[in-house]
Amino acid sequence: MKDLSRRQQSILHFIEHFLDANDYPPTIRDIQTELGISSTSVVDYNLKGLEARGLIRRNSKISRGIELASRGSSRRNMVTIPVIGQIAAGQPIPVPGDLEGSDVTETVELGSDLMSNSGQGLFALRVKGHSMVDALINDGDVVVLRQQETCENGETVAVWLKEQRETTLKRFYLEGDHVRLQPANVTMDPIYTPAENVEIQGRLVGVVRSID
Amino acid sequence: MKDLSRRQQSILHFIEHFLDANDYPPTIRDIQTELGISSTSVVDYNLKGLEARGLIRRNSKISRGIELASRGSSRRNMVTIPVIGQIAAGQPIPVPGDLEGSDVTETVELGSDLMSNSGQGLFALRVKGHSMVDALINDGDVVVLRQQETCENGETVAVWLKEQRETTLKRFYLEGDHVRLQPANVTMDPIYTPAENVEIQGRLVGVVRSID
DNA sequence: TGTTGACACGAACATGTGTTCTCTCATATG
DNA sequence: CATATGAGAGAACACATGTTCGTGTCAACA
Repeated sequence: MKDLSRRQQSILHFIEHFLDANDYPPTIRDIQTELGISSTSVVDYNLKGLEARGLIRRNSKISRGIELASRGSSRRNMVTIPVIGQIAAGQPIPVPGDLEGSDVTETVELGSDLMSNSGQGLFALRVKGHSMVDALINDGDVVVLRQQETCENGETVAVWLKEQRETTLKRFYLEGDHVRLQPANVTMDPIYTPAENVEIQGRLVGVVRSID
Repeated sequence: MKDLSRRQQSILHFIEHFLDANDYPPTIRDIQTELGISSTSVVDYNLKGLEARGLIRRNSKISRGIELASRGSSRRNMVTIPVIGQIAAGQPIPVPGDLEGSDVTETVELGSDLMSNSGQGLFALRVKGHSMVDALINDGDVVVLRQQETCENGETVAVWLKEQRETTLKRFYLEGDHVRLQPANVTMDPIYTPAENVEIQGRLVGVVRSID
């Protein structure tokens, strides 16, 4: 397949810039005037070429019906995760069900390349206090969790220790009728506790720390 | 200010859904037929209401010139940061200048609410090894840095210790002609070293940990 | 009862915008 | 040389789409 002509390249560039600036695609005439092309038909002609090699998609008859193949996907690839509360050592974890109509003011947005799935069932909590340094999590960090009540061995989960009335974030290993909770920090020792004592609140899928 | 009418709410919802599905905004008539509204002027009327309270932006005369305030910003507000290499204890830090034409295959995308500025001058490195657990950073984490050769006291910076031939990530305090490098982990002790021995590579602005 | 204002209708109207048709013009290609 | 082909110009056409205007409904209110 032949290379793109200079004109096709500049058209492609212009579309990208336009989309960055405007949130809606350009018209053929936008492209025409910006690039100093004499006729709309020329734009149409080159657009067809770009479409033929899959760089753009066009919805005929529809105004501004140009979609960038590269962009159309990458845009949607951002997941917005609500920060529904705090997580602290001596405090039960808020669960997503609680946020009935509560206005979640804060959200965290991540490219979906960081989150394995579409962001369904994910929620986030802001860490309060230094109780989770053993999981390499600092005061002020945001932890992203997937809501679930069970987990596989080796997964890091947020658990509520009933007896201690305490929340913690550790690797989970079921060993007989006891659970071993292993800190992420390799220099620290695990906790052993009866299985009935732990209540899994969610699985840790991410940590975001923003400084300043 | 009054609440949104049911019609305005449904219009807003429809615009959101349309944008999710299509990558270009809907026309007034798209909204009209989808919601079974009798006239375009009714849509226009309600759109004006939505615009008045800042929920959308409209570019008059321009077809499909509707932009969602919530969306329009959040889309652009994503910064894409290139992951240009690794950072490890015994290894100098790659600097952005090195990436001449090198194909950066990996990027990290964050909502700009996490990054104070536009993402200019930011780059990211994947952490190799456990040498930075004292900064609460784990093997495999991605650290986001701003390129700079100087810093204020108290900022966390990536420094190259010439004598030790070692990279580390610590809070920086200039004290006379010596530098105190303070681990983020409050339980650990600082390092003191002559000022000439430290070479600031960048300031830490974020950490992202993605688990599976 | 009359007035007012929010909301809605329907029908033009005026542009915006994609599409298409006919011509050039240069460059191969035989 | 004759012909094909790729790239572009210019204009017209047809439909897509934003805008506006006159009117109607209905509840709230003095």
